[in-house]
This record gives sequence, C-alpha cells and structure tokens, in this order.
Amino acid sequence: MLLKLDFSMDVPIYMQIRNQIVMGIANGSLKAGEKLPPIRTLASETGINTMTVNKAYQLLKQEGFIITDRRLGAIINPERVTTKTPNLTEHKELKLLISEFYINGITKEELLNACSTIYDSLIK
Amino acid sequence: MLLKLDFSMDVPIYMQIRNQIVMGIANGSLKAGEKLPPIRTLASETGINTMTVNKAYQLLKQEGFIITDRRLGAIINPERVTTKTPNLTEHKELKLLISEFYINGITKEELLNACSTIYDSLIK
DNA sequence: TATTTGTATTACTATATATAATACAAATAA
DNA sequence: TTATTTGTATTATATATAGTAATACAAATA
Repeated sequence: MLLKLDFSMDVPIYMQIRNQIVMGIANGSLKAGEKLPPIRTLASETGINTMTVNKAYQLLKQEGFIITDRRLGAIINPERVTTKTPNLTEHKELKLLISEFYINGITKEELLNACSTIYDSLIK
Repeated sequence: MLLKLDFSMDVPIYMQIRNQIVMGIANGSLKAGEKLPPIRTLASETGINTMTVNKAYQLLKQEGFIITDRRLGAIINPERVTTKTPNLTEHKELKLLISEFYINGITKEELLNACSTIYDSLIK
C-alpha cells in the first residue's frame, strides 16, 4: 500500500485515499481478498488522523469495494457486484470531461487513443 | 441560458453553474462572443445569491472561458487559447473514471463507444 | 490475559459554501 | 447631466465539510 497524499490539493485526503485504492483495484495491485493496512497503521505512516482513514474506509465499504471485520480488518471485497453499466454520476463526469477536452481542441481520435491507452494499462 | 441546479447534490452550486456553462460552450449552445446573463439576473432566476453566481463567473474568467467587462457584462471568450493537450488534472480524472468503469465490468469497446457517442454529440 | 481490529463518541479548529446587505466604478442610455 | 446597468468589492453571518485529537468499546485472536 503506497499512498501519495497531496495536502495542497483541493481533493480531500479521505477522497484521495479512496481514489487510490479504487485505482489499485483496477490496475491489479490490490487483489480480491487482499488485506488493507489497519487504519492506525495507515494513519501513522501518512501522518494523518485515524478518523480520516476511517472515513475513506467507510466510503469504500459503502461503495462495496471493501469489506471490514473487527479482527480481519479491511479486505478487498472478493464478491463485489459489477454493475456493467456506468452509473448516472459517472456518465455525467465523463460528459463534462470530454466537453473540456473538446473545447481545448482535443480531437476524437486523440480522446479515444487516450482512453484506450489508459484502459489497456489496467488489463492484466 | 437554462440552468438546472440541484441543491441536494454534493457538487457546489457555483461549480454546477461553471460546469454547465463549460458544457454549453462545448455543445455549441453558447457561442463565442455570446453574452451571458448578468449576475443579478441569473441569481434571481435561479433563486440563489449574486455572490454565488459571481464565484462561478470568476472561476470561468480565471479559466479563460469567459471575459468580463463592467458594461458589456460577461461574454464567452472568443479568443480563448486551446491547450491541445489534456492538463494533468483532467488526465487524472480520466484515469480514475476509467478505472471505475473497468472494475464495474465495462468493456473497452463499451467505454470507447460511450466516449465516441458523447464526443459526436458535441460536433456541430 | 493482552493485543489488534474496526467502530463510536465527543470536542475542537479550520476551511468551504452560501446568503445578506451595501457600496463603488465604469459605461451606456435617457 | 442624470439614471441605469454592469461587474466588483466589502463586511458580516450561518452552515456544512474536513481534519485533528483523545478516549473508549466490542470482538476475535495469540
């Protein structure tokens, strides 16, 4: 678990943790059933408060990405249900992002190539 | 200027205004040089504070999407410089979004089709 | 029995968000 | 000139969010 936290960023710390764990799951560096660091460990390693880490874990748990157990700790959920369709929020974000690309002169080909490259980097 | 504001959303109101204007520029409903509604008008129409609208306009101005003049008001910047390359923040957002799609079982083809459809909807 | 785990509680500070009321500067229209 | 409209600035207030801090609890394991 290597986390890079940027305290100057406008993205809250707990959200940075959440995002990096989600991306870790996607790129295979965090595998199903794998144990996440205990809240206290992660907090002391990164120099942040335990409650901030807890907030990230609570969010990940609520989203179904991890499961928690008092003794086991937090592990990557091995039985997560995949929606197989972008949710409304994700689709709105994609539309906004592509709009920004478009008005910055990014061509369709460049966009699709970028998406393709990113997607390929996730496939194991 | 038709704005849909969702006060229950976690996205701040001023950011919702900013995002919808950016998407308006992208899909051509807001053209270069076109006048935006005065801050007071937009505020009263949507039932929000003038300072909230001002915050959105300030952000759009800082990003180069609009220019403002005391008497002219706010207009879509006709001479905006296009970067022709995704900035770092945008690329990170794209990577996170694609990661979420991937672990939800969205295939590469489905992703590229979604991006293609969205991009096509912007071309005039 | 002691340790480790997530969880819960309470308190506090700082920042972001939004509203409110008012005033100023500059350009235009009457 | 005078009145109006524009973005902007200022000050104050209220609320929500983010983050820290200290402590304790419940459950499982060593």
